[in-house]
This record gives sequence, structure tokens and C-alpha cells, in this order.
Amino acid sequence: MESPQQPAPQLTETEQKIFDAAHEVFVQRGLDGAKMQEIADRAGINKALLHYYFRSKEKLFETIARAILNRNVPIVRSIIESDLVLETKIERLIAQYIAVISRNSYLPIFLISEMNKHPDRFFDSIFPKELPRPEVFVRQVEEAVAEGRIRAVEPSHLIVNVMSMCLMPFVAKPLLRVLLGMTPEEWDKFIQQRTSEVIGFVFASLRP
Amino acid sequence: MESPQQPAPQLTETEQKIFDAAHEVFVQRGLDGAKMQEIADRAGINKALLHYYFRSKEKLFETIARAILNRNVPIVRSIIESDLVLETKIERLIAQYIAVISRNSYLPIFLISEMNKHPDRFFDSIFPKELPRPEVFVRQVEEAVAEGRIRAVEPSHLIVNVMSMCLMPFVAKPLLRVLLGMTPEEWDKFIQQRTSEVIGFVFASLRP
DNA sequence: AAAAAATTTAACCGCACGGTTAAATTTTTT
DNA sequence: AAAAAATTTAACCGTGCGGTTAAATTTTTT
Repeated sequence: MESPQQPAPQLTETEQKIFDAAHEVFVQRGLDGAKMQEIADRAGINKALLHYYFRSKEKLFETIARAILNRNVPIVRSIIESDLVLETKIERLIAQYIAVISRNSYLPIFLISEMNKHPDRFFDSIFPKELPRPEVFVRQVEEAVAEGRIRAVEPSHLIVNVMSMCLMPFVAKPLLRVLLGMTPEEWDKFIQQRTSEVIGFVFASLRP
Repeated sequence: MESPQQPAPQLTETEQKIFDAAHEVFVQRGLDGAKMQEIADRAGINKALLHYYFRSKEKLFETIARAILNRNVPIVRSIIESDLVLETKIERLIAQYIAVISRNSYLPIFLISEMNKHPDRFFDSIFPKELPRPEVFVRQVEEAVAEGRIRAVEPSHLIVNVMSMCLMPFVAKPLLRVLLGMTPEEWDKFIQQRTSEVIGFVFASLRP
């Protein structure tokens, strides 16, 4: 868990060390909380070299954020826009969401924080232009409803329901752990059960 | 929407102005992003007076955060610990969650951010000691399952599902709006539909 | 070996911000 | 009217941090 992956273009060893360190620090501390000195320290270099490679904190941040998203958004997109049959698609979406976030559990809270603080920059210059288009999914739901294969549901609410149940546990982890009185081990078990529980919950709800 | 309420003890007019201003700024900008100068400006006073009433930023923050929670947690708690019949309880919980957050839509992202950044302080000296105990709810679910009144579900997952579907739309609002291509008007409509949609979704899933 | 690129060292600037202080002024209380 | 409390003004301190710079040193490339 929690190990950053490679960004798109080939990076030198030092660039990669900086990238990994910055990824860790940004995601753990947020944009404001992240200090250039800590990034340099964790990368095993000094502040001067940090600016030698990435001119400013802002540039560095945009690089990282873009890389994170370009790495994960297309995965979801390929599923949601595929021509898989609806039921399979929902199942894969849930499994994929939880799998991706399990490997990067700080990610949602980080993205959500930055997205809420600087929505303009986030969507203008960071978020991938080719965001997942829900049209195919929406049409599939409408067809399945028309055929009586599933209960009548509003597609947009269904999407939000699925996303919510997959992501929220990671976002609200500290609160949920206290609320449900879970030890770290119990929490891990809870997360392991989560995929099948959510799939079961959604399919049960969709029964005609 | 978005208007802060009164904290527990009686406050002077100036204290109230500071409280309201700080509430706004903290909730919009987060702890790090909030500046004492801006709080003073919005309260229509100066920085010196701000420290005259609240010794430090930290003290002020704790006061605000405690007030927010002491105002909202007991509402949820009274429902979840009540002896309402399970179905009614779930319905009220969903309605109440969405109603509370609608009136304070910045709240969840703020609380979640701070909770993730400083979990120790948050739970030690800010979060109310009497947090909602889910035991009654859990027992009710187990009984309903045993009676065959609802499908077999894990109570903790059910709680998390309900919370997730209620809170997540407000947390991820910017992302969801872009993703689903909604205008502000369409978003408002979406939120208005939300309560009944979630209730419908949950009860459909719970059918035996 | 020479040149170029990468990396370090160490100091520095400027600034925003939290916090303080002292004195003056205004408002409220008695 | 006198005393106490509230509020303003304006300056100041310390600090942390983003960013820069210049020179030296090391490593890589040619």
C-alpha cells in the first residue's frame, strides 16, 4: 500500500526521487502543509536542487497532481465507457474504485481538499481533459430499467451512490474507526469485506 | 444556507461577531488557510482585539470546532440511539444527515481535513465525548435480519453505506458537477431529490 | 583531459503571518 | 464625574517558508 507509481515521461533517478518524495508529502500534508524543505529532505537532496528541477512549489504540485490523475482517471474511464454489460460494469467499477484507493488511501482526501480550495486551477490545468463520460452508462441503465431487468433508478444517483460507498470509507476513516470502535486489524478486515458488501448492496437494491 | 448558529454559552455582541467570522473563515479555508487578519476584518474589528478575546488561533479554532460538533453530533446521536423502529430510524437518519449538511455544506470537507491532519487533537480535545453509540442500531438490524424482515446485511457496512451516500455528494460536489455536467440549478435539483432517492435505494436493497 | 551537467553548501532576501505591546480613545458601568 | 472595560492605532518581534544566488565540488559526457 501507499507506494507512488511512475509518471508518464521517463525521469532521471533524481527526478524520480523528487517525484516520489513530493508525492508522499503533498498527499500526506496537503498543498499548504507541504514544505519544500521536507520534500528535499525526503528525496535525499537539498532545496537548491529541488528548485533546479522544478522551478516552484506550484509547478511541482501541478506535475504531481496531473500525474496522479493521468494514472488513475483513465482506468475508471475505460470501464465506464466500455460496452460491458451493465451488471458486469458496475461490479468492475466498484472493485476497481476500491482497489485503486486502497493502494492510495490518502488520495481522495487530498484531491477533494485541493479541488475545493482551488476549483478553477484544478479543472483548468490539472484535471485530465478526457474525463469519463457517463452517457453510455446512463443509456445502459435506462435500457435495463425499460426492460424491467432492474428497478427504476435515476442513473446519476446510482453513479453517485456507487462512488460514495466506495470512496467515503477512505475519506472518513478516522471518524468511522472511532464511531464503530474498530482496531486497525478490524478496519483492515472491514475494508477487505467492502468490495463484496457494496456489490451485494447495490445489486440487491437494483432487483426489480 | 451557510449561516453559522450560536454556540452554547451566552456571548457578547463582539464575541458573536468574531465567532461568526471565524466560523466562516475556518470552514471555507481550513485551519492552515485561515488567517487571523481575515477573521478580524470580517468581524469588523482588528487583530489586537481578536487576541484580546481569544488568546491564540489554536484556542479560537478549538472553540469553533467544538461548537460546530456540539451542535450537530447530538442530533444524529439522538436518532441513532432512540428506540424508533428500524425503518423509521433509517429514514430519519438519512433525512437528518442531508438536512444538516445542506445547511452547512462546507462542514464535512472541513472536518474531514482537520480530522485527517490532526486526529489526536481532534478526538482528544475537540470531538464530543458522548459520540453516537451504534449498539442499539446494530441490535435492531440483527433482529430484523433474524425475523426475515430485511435482507441479511452487515450492520457496520449498512451504517457506512448510509453515511456515505448522504455525505459524499457534498464532499465531492465540484468533481461530481463536472463529471455529470450539471449546472448549478441542476445540482440544486439533484440535492433536493437526494433524500428520497437514498431512502428508496436503501430500502430497496434491504428487501428480503 | 576538457567541457558540460549535476549537486552541494551556505548564505541571503522578502514576505506573510502569529503574536505582543503600549498608549490613546471610546464606550459602558458605577 | 470617576472608574472600568472595550476598542483602536500603530508599531514591532520572531519565525517559518518560498525562492534566489554565487561559488565550490562532484559526476557524467564528450
